[in-house]
Amino acid sequence: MGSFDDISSTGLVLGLGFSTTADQKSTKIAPVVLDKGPSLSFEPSLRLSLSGDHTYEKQEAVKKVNNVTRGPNDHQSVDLYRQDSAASSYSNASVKRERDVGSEETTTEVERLSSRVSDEDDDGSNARKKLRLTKAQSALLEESFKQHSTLNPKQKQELARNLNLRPRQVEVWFQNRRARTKLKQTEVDCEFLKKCCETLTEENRRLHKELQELKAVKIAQPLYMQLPAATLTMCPSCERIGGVGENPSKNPFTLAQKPYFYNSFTNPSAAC
DNA sequence: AAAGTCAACCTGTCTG
DNA sequence: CAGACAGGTTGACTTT
Repeated sequence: MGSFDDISSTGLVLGLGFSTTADQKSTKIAPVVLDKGPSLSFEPSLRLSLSGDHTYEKQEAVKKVNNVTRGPNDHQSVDLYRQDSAASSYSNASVKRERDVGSEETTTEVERLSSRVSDEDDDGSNARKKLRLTKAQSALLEESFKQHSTLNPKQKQELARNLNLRPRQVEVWFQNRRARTKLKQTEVDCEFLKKCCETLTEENRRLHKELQELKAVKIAQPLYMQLPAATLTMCPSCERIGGVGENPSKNPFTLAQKPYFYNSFTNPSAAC
């Protein structure tokens, strides 16, 4: 990470903005992200992390490859239903019953749930089995997600048909995928803010030290004390010393302007 | 066995 | 009001 002066020269502004990730260009998701300005150069973690999806996807792809390439006897239970996406119709009813039984379920709720799963429970088994999408299915879904992170009904139907899944499954996959994208972006933003905080803390420490040194110089400088008070001004905010209407370069007591980034919240003085 | 992953689900909110 | 979505949760399954 570069020095703070590197940062300050970029005019860094911390704030809420919009993500620049390609995945989110066409989405309604507007996660909290940092608007870093045009020339931010100190935040390697952000750059590395913004494309985290790819890392994630790679891991997933590897996992799925491992699953696929595993011997047929190794994980029979997995392969049995994971390829049955057309009939990936393991029952959800049992799960819902688990949750609903014992609670103050109403008849209408039960009816609603029953009707919702009635077309899925076609094998008569109530055992909840977890569907794992095949590598090809995941790849196609990801490809589709890159194009548009939300689906209209027509797209959903078509994708479901292509994938041999139910439209509801496609819908759920997209919902979960959006949620994961947002979560990752939040983590990236959190990392970025942490680094900003560390940098600012360090700069604050440095400025305090500099201030102490300046105060020591002030005390040890008799000429300074002899100057008329009206000719010197000190910004109450940043405590920089400046003359009135004079060339700063000729004033031995004027500190050179530093390219600190301007923050109207922490730097209320217009002179700064 | 604990931790992680993720499909499926529920609920509340928003929008046309 | 129906449908879409976000956010949160559950539980089957996998990985460590």
